[in-house]
Amino acid sequence: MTRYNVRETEAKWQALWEERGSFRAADDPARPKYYVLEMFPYPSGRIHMGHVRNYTLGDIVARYRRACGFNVLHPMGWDAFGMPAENAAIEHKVHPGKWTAENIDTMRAELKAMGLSYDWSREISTCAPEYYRHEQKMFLDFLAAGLAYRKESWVNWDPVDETVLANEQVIDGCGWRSGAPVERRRLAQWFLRITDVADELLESLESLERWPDKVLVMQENWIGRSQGAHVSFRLTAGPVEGWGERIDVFTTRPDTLFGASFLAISPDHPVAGQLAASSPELAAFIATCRRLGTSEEALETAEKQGFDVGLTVRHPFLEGRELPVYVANFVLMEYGSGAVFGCPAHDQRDLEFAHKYGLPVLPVVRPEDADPAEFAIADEAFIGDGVVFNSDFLDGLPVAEAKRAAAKRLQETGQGEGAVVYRLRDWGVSRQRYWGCPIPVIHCDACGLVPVPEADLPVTLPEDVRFEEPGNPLANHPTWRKVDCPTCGKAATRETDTFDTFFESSWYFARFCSPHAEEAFERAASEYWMPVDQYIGGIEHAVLHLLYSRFFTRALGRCGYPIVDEPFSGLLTQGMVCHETYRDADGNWLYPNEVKRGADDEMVRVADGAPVTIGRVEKMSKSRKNTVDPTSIIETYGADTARLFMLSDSPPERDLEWTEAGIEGIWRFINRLWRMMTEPAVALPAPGAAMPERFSEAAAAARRAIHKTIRNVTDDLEKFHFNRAVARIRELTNELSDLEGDGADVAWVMREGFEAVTRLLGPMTPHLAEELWQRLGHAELLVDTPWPEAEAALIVDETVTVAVQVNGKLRGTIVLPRDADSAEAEAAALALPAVARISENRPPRKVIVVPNRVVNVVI
RNA sequence: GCCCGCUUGGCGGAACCGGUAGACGCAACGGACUUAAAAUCCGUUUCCCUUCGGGGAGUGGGGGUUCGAAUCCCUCAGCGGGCACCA
Repeated sequence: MTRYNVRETEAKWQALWEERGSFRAADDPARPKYYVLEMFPYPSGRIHMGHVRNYTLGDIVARYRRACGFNVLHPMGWDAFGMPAENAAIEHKVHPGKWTAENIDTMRAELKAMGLSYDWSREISTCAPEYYRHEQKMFLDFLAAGLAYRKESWVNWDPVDETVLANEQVIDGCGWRSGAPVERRRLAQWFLRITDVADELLESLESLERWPDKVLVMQENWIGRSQGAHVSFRLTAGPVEGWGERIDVFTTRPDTLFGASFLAISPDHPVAGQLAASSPELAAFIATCRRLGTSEEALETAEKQGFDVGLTVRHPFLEGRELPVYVANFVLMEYGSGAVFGCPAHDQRDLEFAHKYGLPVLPVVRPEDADPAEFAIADEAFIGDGVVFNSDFLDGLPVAEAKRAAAKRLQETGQGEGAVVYRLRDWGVSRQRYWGCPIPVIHCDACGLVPVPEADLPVTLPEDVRFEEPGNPLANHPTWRKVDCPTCGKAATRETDTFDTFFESSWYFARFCSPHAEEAFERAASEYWMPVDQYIGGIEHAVLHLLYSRFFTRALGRCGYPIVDEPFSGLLTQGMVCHETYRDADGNWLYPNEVKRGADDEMVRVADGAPVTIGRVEKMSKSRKNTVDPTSIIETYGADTARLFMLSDSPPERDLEWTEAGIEGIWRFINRLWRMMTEPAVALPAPGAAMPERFSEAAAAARRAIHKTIRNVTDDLEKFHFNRAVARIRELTNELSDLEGDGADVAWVMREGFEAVTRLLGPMTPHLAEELWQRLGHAELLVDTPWPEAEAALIVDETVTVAVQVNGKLRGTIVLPRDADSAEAEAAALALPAVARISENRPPRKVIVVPNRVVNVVI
């Protein structure tokens, strides 16, 4: 018996595909295109199982579409800028560029060993000047279009990485990469005006029909649109120095304006700062608020506190009503206008604040059926829908109408207007790091901010940098900053901030369409290939990367770049790869290959047989040591085994548990296929041999199974039900191995079945399938063979098994001709002994017949 | 607190639009082959009862709609995710 030689076989076909350029994509407007893309990896060192899953999913889609006749673009590249390269530089004294390049070489080889159908001629790396020069140009265009700007602002400062983080990169008050608690600092930063397109980003979510609902909801929440009104309150004592005489607030409840009893401004509000200059008590209060931080538990436990600044403002509608102004620790400067009016009767937080500071509670909305004379607010604010009262011109209106009426009156009297406010904030793109794309701007004492002239692009990173000192190596560099001002020629300095690495990943997908073009995007290529038809990656990018990319395409479009608005028309978010965790008696984590099953089925340590406790199944991570190295799996079992396991065990969007037993199972299946097809029980006819005139009953049944499987697997692949597709192929395999007989008909059907299985497995286990295809006698490569088609006549059975129920309970089955009429079905059902026994021969009250499915006899 | 999602055998998971629950696999058990083991092959495997013909229960709990519910509705519980001093 010839054993399946995985290593040789996989290497052989990989070399041949490469030699023949099987996966090279050529722009060909005459053919329908399909662009499938997996989120490109950060070159951290070696590939991990998450990559294997991600790229297997992408590859099955790419190979399937290619077989279906699409002109498929399936590229790969490297998200090569980032912190780990700098950390490596600090720890191992290796230049980030060298470290990155070596990692890319390692990982490219690992990916190639997986047999992924990439067009490697389009490979890009974002740390190459040929790549990032385009984004420097984009930035200059954004600057000219007013989409990029610089301002001083409070930033999230990561004290470990010594850099600024975007809000999206702060998770539970800690840096997303370092995990260190984030501090607040005030710095001049570059921003992209993503809020400019907030409404468009929100509204267009509707058009993304092939995105998971979950992701759409997350983006919707993140953008966080609130409809309300701006209300302008005039200070009674006249203007505050350096500010003006009005304080603007945003509210979603203009209908409750008559219930207002105070104004609260943020500690960071300019008016608060101004007043603090002459009030040490206020300054102290503001300092206390700042110290509180933004971590979750700080917010939970923090008491709502206010400081009466001694000012009052006029109510916009009530002559003579004056409201006190507080600085309050719960008002955020970053949202709305940094100030709110308090309506204690209809907002729980305002109510608590009012109780604490003895402010009036004035109910102005009551439930429709409540008696106005008796309706009162005690400890709970009334936030429900109802009727407005005690409110002059709003009296009697329902809440929704009162909101509109109040906004209208505000506008008429010049005291405000209806407004929409977003939670989304502009994207801070400055990072104080070396290993990123330099921001192409020069600071000149005389001219201010001067964009680097296009002719001088790219601004490249200096090679000779030191990482010994903390902070930004670019700022610490002795000469790199020094440059003459392009405008006035005097000595000036370069901007030393680099871009957030999400900048690079916000347009790479479009660069793949024309990766070597002189301009960023070649118009014809972009118009042909974009958008990405199927994008595949982790759910962790549901907001960050996917939202930035959607913004970027729009911003680029405004600047005249040839690019579509929505970059990804289909999105698949795959689940994580998990594994059991193991610990020794001292609680130390152990790698899976450090443990084994011992005598009594207990897990023990390989080294010394010491007992091991099995922990929860968790996401593979280095910290828990529950990782399995893909390369060692591929060396042992081959890429096809790893790929098929990735597909077979769980639906792609769910988490997958990696198990040795599961891998073994797939390995057995692959060897079984090999034996079955290379040593068939009957001698197979030549490829393309004429179909026999007659088939035995068993052979005919097998043919139906073959064609049904083709149809079902095709259907499953279309819907990404890969685990089901694998199950169906296995089912057919079982059926073929049960097919007996040595007639010419059986032999012919056997070949038909083997070929079907081989072709259906092509996208999943490409090397095995290619080898089997050749051994089945085909000269043409399987990758060049079209997807099989099911014969329509064979996927419809002549007879069907119909369930027979009595009062909804299954009592037996009957076999009927397909589409038999109801009377025939009913008669056959009633003739069943079991039906007669249970009904005790009483006539049924009713008989429900669902054709080809069920007959329900109601007694 | 608000918003989403999930809950099916020992395990991963199937089950189309409300129509035979448990496909396919893993694990386990029994058997064949073998001096033995591995590999392979054949069987059994939701639970309970059984006179071996069958019978009963069953998709997180409770209730409802329906001839019929894993699937639809209400409600409770558990798990997971997102957002959150958001005005």
